Amino acid sequence: MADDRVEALLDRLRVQGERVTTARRLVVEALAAADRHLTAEEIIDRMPSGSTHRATIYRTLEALERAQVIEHNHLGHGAAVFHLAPEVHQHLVCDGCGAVFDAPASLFAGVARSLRRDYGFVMQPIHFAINGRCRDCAAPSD
Amino acid sequence: MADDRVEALLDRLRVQGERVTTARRLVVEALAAADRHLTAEEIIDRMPSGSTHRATIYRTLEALERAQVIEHNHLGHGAAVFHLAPEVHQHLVCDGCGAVFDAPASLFAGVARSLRRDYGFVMQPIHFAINGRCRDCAAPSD
DNA sequence: TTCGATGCAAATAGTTTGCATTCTA
DNA sequence: TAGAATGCAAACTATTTGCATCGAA
Repeated sequence: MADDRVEALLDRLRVQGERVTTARRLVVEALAAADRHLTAEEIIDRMPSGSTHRATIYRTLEALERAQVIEHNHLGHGAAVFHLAPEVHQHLVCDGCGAVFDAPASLFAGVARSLRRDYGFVMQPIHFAINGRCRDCAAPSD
Repeated sequence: MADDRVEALLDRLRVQGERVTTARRLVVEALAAADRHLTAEEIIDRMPSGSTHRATIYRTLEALERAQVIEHNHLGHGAAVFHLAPEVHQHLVCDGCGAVFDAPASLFAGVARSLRRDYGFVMQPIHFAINGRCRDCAAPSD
């Protein structure tokens, strides 16, 4: 069950000497239960009402990221989105309809190699989205 | 001279029926004079003191982008950066020292092809930065 | 029991908006 | 001179910080 996954992730905190608190558990559970990436605001909305302060959510997200339990990305101009680690993938955001697609990070292997060879630049698992137009929005409107 | 470039860019406003105002001219001149991309704040700093209000700068940047005179990108968590169009290039940001490098957009031709073929996703000239570590920061510290 | 985590309040950065006024075309 | 652009004030979104209190280990 999903509980196992949550426990495994919380263990990452423990082995690093980080404390496992109610807030941290709730945030990880919210992300585990979500079928998509969530903004800090959306995570707050998923807490038992009034249980966790906004500032705490942000500090919790910071701690979870430090412990590599979660990751965050930027899909657009607004808030960052968070998801459980370690799904390394690239986000594709459609400028037309706003849909978000995931693509395997391996797609960038060639680029990563070129960047390293030509610029000495070591590319990280991708933090910002690639934007463009999805199949439907790219199709000529009829 | 650079003046020609500024005039050519302002013409793009004219042909689109957009007005050429003092604020718009000043912003384009500031970007033309800059040797790097500038944030809105940095552009404000380059205006003759007190000549242009912050809100006007933002609205001006919006208008200039609409007219394809400028473009903006996101290099990190902070403010967006603006530069004159149409230099289509990819930004590489070093997580170590924060340095920003430009790489030709052609680097992404292969990825763009794959995305289109496999996902029907038409990639746009890149709006968000790729992060990683530059040659110096990637080298093992001695 | 102790130090890290939390709650609260307040500040901050970056940007946007409503409305009266000014200026370009 | 009409409608778009500007200035100003104020709001807004996303996030961070200082400090007193609470709670996990």
